[in-house]
Amino acid sequence: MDLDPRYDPHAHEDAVHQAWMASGVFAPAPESTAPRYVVMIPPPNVTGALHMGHALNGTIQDIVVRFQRMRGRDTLWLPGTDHAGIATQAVVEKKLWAEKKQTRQELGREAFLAKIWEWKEEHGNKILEQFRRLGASCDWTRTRFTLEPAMSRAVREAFVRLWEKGLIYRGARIVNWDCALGTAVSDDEVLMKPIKGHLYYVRYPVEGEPGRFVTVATTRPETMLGDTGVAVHPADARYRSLVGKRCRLPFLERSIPIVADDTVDSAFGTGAVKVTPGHDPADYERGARHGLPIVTILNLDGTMSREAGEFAGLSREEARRQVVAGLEERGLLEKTEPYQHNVPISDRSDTPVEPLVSEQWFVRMAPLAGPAIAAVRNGALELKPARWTKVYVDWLENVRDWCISRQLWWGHRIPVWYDADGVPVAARMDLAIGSPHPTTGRPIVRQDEDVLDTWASSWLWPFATLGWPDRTPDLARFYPTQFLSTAREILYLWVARMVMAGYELLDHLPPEERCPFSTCYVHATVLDAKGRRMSKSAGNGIDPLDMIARYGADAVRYSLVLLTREGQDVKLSEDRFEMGRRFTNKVWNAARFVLQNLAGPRDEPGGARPAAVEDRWILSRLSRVHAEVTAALEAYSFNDAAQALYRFVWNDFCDWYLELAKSRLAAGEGAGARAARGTLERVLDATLRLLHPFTPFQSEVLWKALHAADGRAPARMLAATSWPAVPPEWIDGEAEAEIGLLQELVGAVRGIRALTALGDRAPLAALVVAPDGGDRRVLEACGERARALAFLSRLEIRSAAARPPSSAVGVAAGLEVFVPLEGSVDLGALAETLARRLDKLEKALGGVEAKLGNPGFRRSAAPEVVEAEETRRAEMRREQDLLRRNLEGLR
RNA sequence: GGGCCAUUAGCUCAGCCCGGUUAGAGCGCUACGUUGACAUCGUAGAGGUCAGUGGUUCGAGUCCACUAUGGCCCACCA
Repeated sequence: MDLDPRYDPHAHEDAVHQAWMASGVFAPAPESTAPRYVVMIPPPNVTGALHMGHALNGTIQDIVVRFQRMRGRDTLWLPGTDHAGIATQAVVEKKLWAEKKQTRQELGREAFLAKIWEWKEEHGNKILEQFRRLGASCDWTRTRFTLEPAMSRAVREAFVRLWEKGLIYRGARIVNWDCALGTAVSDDEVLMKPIKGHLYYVRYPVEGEPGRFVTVATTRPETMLGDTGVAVHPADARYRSLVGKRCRLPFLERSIPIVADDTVDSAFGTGAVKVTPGHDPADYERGARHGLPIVTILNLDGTMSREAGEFAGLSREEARRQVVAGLEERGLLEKTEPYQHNVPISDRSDTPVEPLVSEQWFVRMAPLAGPAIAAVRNGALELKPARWTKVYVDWLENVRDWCISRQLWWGHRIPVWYDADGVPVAARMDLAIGSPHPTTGRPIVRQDEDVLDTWASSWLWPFATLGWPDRTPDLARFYPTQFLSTAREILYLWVARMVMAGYELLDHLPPEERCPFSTCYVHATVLDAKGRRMSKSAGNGIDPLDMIARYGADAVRYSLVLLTREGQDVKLSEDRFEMGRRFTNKVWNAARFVLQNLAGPRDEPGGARPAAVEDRWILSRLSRVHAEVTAALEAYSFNDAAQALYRFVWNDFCDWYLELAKSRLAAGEGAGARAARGTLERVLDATLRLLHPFTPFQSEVLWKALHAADGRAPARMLAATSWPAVPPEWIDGEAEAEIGLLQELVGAVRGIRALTALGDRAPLAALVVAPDGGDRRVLEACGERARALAFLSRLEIRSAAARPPSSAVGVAAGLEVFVPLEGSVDLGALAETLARRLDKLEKALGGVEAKLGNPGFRRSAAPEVVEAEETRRAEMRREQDLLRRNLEGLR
């Protein structure tokens, strides 16, 4: 198989993907009894398109899954999508309006839902397709959707169980009302955004005391129409005489009490606060404490209600203007000052939410939180990075009840039916209209119109996808899972709730097997080059599919992993992907070189370890990198693993080993060439396997090419191949020391040559002299490698007798390296450089001397550390001496 | 108001858990070389008071405290 000199990912990715699909390697083996490794994909919204966060998360999961699969685990990565109630309904509603100028109400519930399903069938697979292009090795035959019938059964079962335990209740509570979408949203779907507004000081006349006022400060004067009280702090001397009295609400002329409440901050505004229980969460609680009535002054579409009297029907903004004008007219507006405050904004519609009281369904969360907290305390669940544990526990310890009803159509309809008296009952199976109510016996008249929050299905994801509530073989085999990788913003919305659901609902399992995953990895947030969050609305996103088109999926994956530290945000710009592209190209060419040189007799890969030092060296390095990558992947330190591989492939294998092998390969048929070929094959084989979790497409192509060239290995997919076994015994300190010496010598000689600016014009020679005076030892140590050395640097190694009269001196590994100064050398520049080096060296030497002269150091430091420092000092002194002599010679 | 994270080369970031080589990498820049695996690659170089202050220690980029700056998360200041 001929390989192009430049890696072209697009020439291969599709074919590799097809081959994977055809082979079924991603599905767990039917009869496997190996320990399992299961990952549930965080289901992306069906309406979504792959963004960088997905790409990063997908890459991380795929690395883990491929690694575990290669290690022989019974591996399942289950994919799927989330029906995303609000988002999806909004998309189809918008489309309906754009195309037919119809609203969903005009179309009717049934027909509208049919439209959404139609849309889902047509567009809902897009994002999973994009995950495939990234190389995600999911078992696509098990793809799930949160609104499919099997999930509905699970959702119902969960609902009814919680209902039966009394954990679900309906109540009039203050909720976040999204006026744009016409539904309640949960606290976790609301963001606080600072908005520049005003603080209005409004006078309320005190009843029975003409001319006396109590002044309250508010940012939302229109809500005064819903006021049912005024509160002051009980210890506030200014108002003590007013507590218990009443004042008169302007416009509506309602009589409202003045109460004392210690949540009031005397230092803010006037120290008196209007209480609007119907439209402010804090006031709702204050109102409840003092028995104040709730007045709702808004309709569900955000306009003022009948309760607003003369302002009824106005928009909120217009009502504010008119209320302020009215107050001014009556002389009740004391003053207005500019004020910046936080306004709750719906994350779903990006419009301000209106806190208002409405009837919703809630789940009591406190009883569910306990086991979820215990899970991280007893080690059943580990969050990575660990600092998220505190965030997670804090949320659970202060968890508030979850508003689970949504006034939408697209979602799991709430399985509650009512009789004519409005007595609700939850049921696993639909109750027909007219059938008897299970508890009251009266006929059922209707089902609840609302649907459940999307998260009320996704919190069941880790087990509902496996068939729960049925005790299916899949559930027994794959639950609980091992790894969950997720974005931090859904730690509460999703992760914590899944843990709660696992402990609450999987009661057929012993408690220690209920936690839905044992490791939760919170991945980095992807930011743009300026450190801002990537978002569609800001237009600063980088489309991963564009990057895949330009650089290839493997390059995108590798770049992401190289850039991402655990839990540390990553700033991304397009040019960052160049790194991955260059690396994949380097791997490609290294493999290409190996394949071009594999023809001819070679040592068996399974045979004895080669004798030549460079072979032993690269196998030693391979053994180290194998251990490093394996340990890093086990610890989910993806970046460490990727870095280690990068350095090994580039700096060890390509820069040194391939160069050292060239001279032996050029020699043709001898033992050296045979050993070199055997080692090349061995190292490439293992390297491709180590790379596979990171760069699955390319490694698969090269693996196939290697085995075609090799002719004796079975044609197996790399994705189905085992993690390489590289024994730790291959680590060879002697070989590493010797090649290390060679590297230093070559580096030093080249360095001197570069700084003398001799270039290639003058024939060069280097002389190496050992500290004991003889050059023989070094030449012997380099042995055959002298040729390689010459090849690498076009240098000759001469014996001591041939020492040139005028030469520049350097030191490498304690050895003197002389480069004869023949030809035209800029001696001034050379002297300058040497002086600078000497200066730097002497500074460092001073540090070492000080350290060794320090009695505390000798007392406390480990003996080997002291010894190493002493060696270092000796080397530095020697170098100092040489540099001085050099300088003298030049002057 | 509470909490978390970051601050190291022109840029993007490692190193800190477990204190002890002359603080590293990639990109960019300079010089030289190679261009028969690599529209490249290699080698060398320039470039850093490790945000600041104080402390612990024989010794601090690394541990502790505080400060500054930037970012994020929670929270009922109207």
